Amino acid sequence: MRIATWNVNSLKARLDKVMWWLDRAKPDVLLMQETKLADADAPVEAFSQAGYELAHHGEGRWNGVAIASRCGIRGVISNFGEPLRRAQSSESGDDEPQAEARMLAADCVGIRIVCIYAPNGRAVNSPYYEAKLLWFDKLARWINQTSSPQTFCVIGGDFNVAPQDIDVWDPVACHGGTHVSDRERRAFERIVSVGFVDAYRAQHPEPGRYTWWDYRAGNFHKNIGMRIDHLLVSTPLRDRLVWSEIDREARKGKPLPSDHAPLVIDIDSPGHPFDAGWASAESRIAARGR
DNA sequence: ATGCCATACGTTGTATGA
Repeated sequence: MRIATWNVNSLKARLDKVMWWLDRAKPDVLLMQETKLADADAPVEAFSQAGYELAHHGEGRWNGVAIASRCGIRGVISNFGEPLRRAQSSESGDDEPQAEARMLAADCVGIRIVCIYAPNGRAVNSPYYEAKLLWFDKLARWINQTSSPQTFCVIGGDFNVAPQDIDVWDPVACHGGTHVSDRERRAFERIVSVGFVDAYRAQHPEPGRYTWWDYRAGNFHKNIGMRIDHLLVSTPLRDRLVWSEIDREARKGKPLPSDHAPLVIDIDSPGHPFDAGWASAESRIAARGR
């Protein structure tokens, strides 16, 4: 079984690219973030043509999460099971993330899939940063309440946290910014410590592997990036994890790419014949980056 | 080489991203 996550940076703008990638990677389940669509505008038909059911949770202009599955979608829950409500006040920003479409869960062939798009945080110690940490508290509580360590569960998406220094291009340059602060890293580890494994890191100990690169200044081709998108697998799935990769090809070329690349894991068996090609391409990139 | 920002909303600019 192949599960992938991808911050698509607008599913409307990226639809052709996403369709291309579904054919390329053939994931059984794809978690998407930043669809930037209202539910009424979700491209259900395009996914159906490609053989996928689509569950979408969005507000419109910002955020938005979705799960596409070609092996069924049941038990869909959005926004931690609460109604999506607008914030009472946007003065502080503190309560904004609770009103934003950042969480969607569904059952796909016996695996609980949780798709998340964590708040950005903007600047350390800003109200948005505090709100980001509160959002992680909410996620941790929800995970604790709704799953046990023995369930088959994958929590994936854009966490907007680089868990360790090896997950950023330059820890010194990043120091003091969001995504790398101690409190954000503790929030990430708290989720993991419930009984999950960072699937990519479990397969790849090496530094220099990222899922996001700024559009500006040629950062992608200089490999100036961060590993902030993750797939966390529950303990019962850990030993069934056979392969994981970040598909840099999807960050290139035309039509215009997202600033994030898809992250892929295979459970039980490797997915597709061209996996060997991915592996060799990644080896060349890693060699050049060091 | 994969190349110097892109998205939505809206209108000649603003908010957001990480």
